[in-house]
Amino acid sequence: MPELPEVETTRRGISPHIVGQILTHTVVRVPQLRWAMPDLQLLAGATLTHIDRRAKYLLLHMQKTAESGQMLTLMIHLGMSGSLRVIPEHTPAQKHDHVDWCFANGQCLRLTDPRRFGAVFLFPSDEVNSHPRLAGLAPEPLSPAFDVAYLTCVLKARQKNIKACLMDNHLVVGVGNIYANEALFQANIHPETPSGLLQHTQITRLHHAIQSILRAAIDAGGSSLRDYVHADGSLGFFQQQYFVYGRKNEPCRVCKTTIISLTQQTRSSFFCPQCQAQTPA
DNA sequence: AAACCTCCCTGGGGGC
DNA sequence: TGCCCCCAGGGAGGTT
Repeated sequence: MPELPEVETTRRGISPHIVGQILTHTVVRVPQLRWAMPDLQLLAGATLTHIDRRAKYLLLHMQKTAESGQMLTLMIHLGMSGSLRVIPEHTPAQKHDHVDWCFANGQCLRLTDPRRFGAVFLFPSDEVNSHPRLAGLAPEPLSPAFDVAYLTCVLKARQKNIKACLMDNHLVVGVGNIYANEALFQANIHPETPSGLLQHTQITRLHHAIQSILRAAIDAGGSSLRDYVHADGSLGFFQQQYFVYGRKNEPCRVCKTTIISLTQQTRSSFFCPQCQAQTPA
């Protein structure tokens, strides 16, 4: 599913084709994804000035008219199966193609989402920083604010296991179930370790693992479910490189020990009991 | 406040 | 072969 690297890959993939273009009209084929669709006709005639990303949200900033300078932000979350592609206008829509944003250059940004966990928001751009979906989020994991001191501070203050901490958007953003499992493996940390018991060296390794895994996945063009598609339509390929995710009962790629799975906070965790030995109490 | 659970949705895969 | 059931996922919102 799209985690931070896939969203960033999408941002980079679509931007060159539509930034600077005037949006002529929008075609909406479903009344709602996760929530009711906002009135996207408000964007007719607006110019897409730039595209940002915050956590797993894409932020498309639109200037309503040159005279007024009024800015609107179209915010898109891809959920677990969403994808965005730039295609020629009038390309026939498939079953799960829910929204088209059509631009004056004949290109069309198409949102596809079979499982409909995605979401679309529209609001004045000056509300970005205070928007309820964005205001409480942790710092960007690849920004200077996300340093070892920050991670130490938030982990020491919590009472839950480290896997749950990595999945908590108030502490870390952009890391979903796949990369949480992979980061803990790379850092040799058992997923059930209480975050407050982590040693400084472990937190340092975890911090490095989170950043290096996200960077590697961005460099690789993002990983995916089977149905994830790049902005240009080619398939992602980083999923070939998983060390533990989805590998229950398979041998560890490092030590050959059998990978174990367990359920934490209703999510599947995978780990190597040898490489990620339980921290002594 | 923090931790934990439930729910939204659909396609794919396993079991029979 | 076909059908049914369960599972996967992010994160909002509720409960404890």
